[in-house]
Amino acid sequence: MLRLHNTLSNTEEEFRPLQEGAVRFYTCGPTVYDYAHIGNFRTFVFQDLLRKYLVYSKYHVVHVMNITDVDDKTILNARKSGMTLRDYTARYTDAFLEDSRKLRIDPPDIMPRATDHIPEMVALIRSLEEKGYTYRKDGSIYFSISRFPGYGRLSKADFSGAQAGARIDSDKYDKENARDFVLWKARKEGEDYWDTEIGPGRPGWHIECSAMSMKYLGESFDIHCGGVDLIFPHHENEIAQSECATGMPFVRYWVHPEFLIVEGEKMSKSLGNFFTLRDLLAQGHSPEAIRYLLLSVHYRKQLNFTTDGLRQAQSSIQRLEDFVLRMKERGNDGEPSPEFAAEISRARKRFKEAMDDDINTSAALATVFDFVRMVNQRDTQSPIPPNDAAAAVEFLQEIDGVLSILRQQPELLDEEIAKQIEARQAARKRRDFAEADRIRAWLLSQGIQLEDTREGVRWKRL
RNA sequence: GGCGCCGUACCCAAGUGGCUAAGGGAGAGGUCUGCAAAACCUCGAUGCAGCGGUUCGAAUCCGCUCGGCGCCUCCA
Repeated sequence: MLRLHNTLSNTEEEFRPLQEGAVRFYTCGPTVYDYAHIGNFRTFVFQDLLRKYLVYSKYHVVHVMNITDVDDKTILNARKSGMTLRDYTARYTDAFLEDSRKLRIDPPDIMPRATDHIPEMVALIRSLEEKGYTYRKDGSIYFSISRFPGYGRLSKADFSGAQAGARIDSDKYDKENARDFVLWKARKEGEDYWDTEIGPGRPGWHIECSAMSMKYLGESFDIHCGGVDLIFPHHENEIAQSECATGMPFVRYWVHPEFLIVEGEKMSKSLGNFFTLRDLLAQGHSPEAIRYLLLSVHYRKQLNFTTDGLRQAQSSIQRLEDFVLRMKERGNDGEPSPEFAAEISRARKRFKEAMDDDINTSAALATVFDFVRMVNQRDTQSPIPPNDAAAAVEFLQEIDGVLSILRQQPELLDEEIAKQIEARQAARKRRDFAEADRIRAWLLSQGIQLEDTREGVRWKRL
């Protein structure tokens, strides 16, 4: 059974969904004001992994991820680029989906955009107004945290004394309490706005997640995921809004992946260590290596993202790919021997145990490498027969359905490449090694590495 | 100032009270090979930042010290 660390209780809990066999899963998606950076993708890769593991564990999963397409930054950037908000955010939404695809992140089942759900947000705000949780000031509507006793439960902060001791915060929104947050922002000159029954303006950031998650997943749902930085204030505020509006517990399990740092320092544009996925791919790193590095460290631990780490990740993946390649050569017929099938069951069990333990990816990867070494050892003693080899490949692919780190190598070579390999073999046969070496070097320059083995020549793409 | 995380071999990284401290990368040795590379196998910390303490027993619990990082404001 899966155990997950729940931020609400600050402990690991057994995961039991509200409805047996089904998981209602919400993840905070990107604000589409620019290309997503590698830190964003740590969180998104983790969420994808969690989702895939839930599916692997036979749950029916409904995954909702929002797109925040209206906020200060999107409005500002759209205006700077002379585009409409809609066109501008559509461009970066597409870019985000394309980047996600490269990292083998599955698209969510439902991907609602904030601007498509203004009526739902307005309804939620009205309901909060009717229940007396809000106040208005200059056309904006604020949520008063002092009226929600549970405020601070998620972030473990005590706000009960905040009012008395709070400095009068004379910021632009004129809140009663410094921690109060805006549900609806009054229309400002030159900014996008919506004419609604609660007045002209635009939604605050927090309300969109409450409105959209509850619309698609119900007033109570199972898992809500987002980076640690969202615990406060974003998720704290979501709980306040949602629970005050519905009187129901909002989310059962809050799961928060830690931050990523780059080369030992916080990623920031001023330090010059700020990378988008596109930057890294342009530098020649493979998406698989990036994904591997992102998920090789437990999600609740800070991850130090380095070029050396990427290099190591690439080598680690290579080991697994070489294994699959070698086993595939053995052919594919028949059922595995009972003994080998038992080895696979054992490996699968160990993999699940690691993943069940709060998604312990480091330990899970270790079980995969253990399996590979075990098979290789046997293979060294006496060659693995085709039936067992095929089962081994199938098992690795099963695991990769969760991890998604193995490249799908094209099975076929270009004709030209195939010809050259043959030509080299011929040259070797007539002991024209100069020619053979020339061809080998040429192939390498084409990204094809040859391995001369007892069984013959093998190629692989680098 | 308040809250929190981390420090395990050359590098990355599991393990959080009890068998020989996972796994990967790099390195060394071996197998194979025309050579080379690749691949595969083998090896690798008597010790877990330091110092004290609790315990029959600690990397794992407690205290102190040193070092690194994060959050408390927009942020994945």
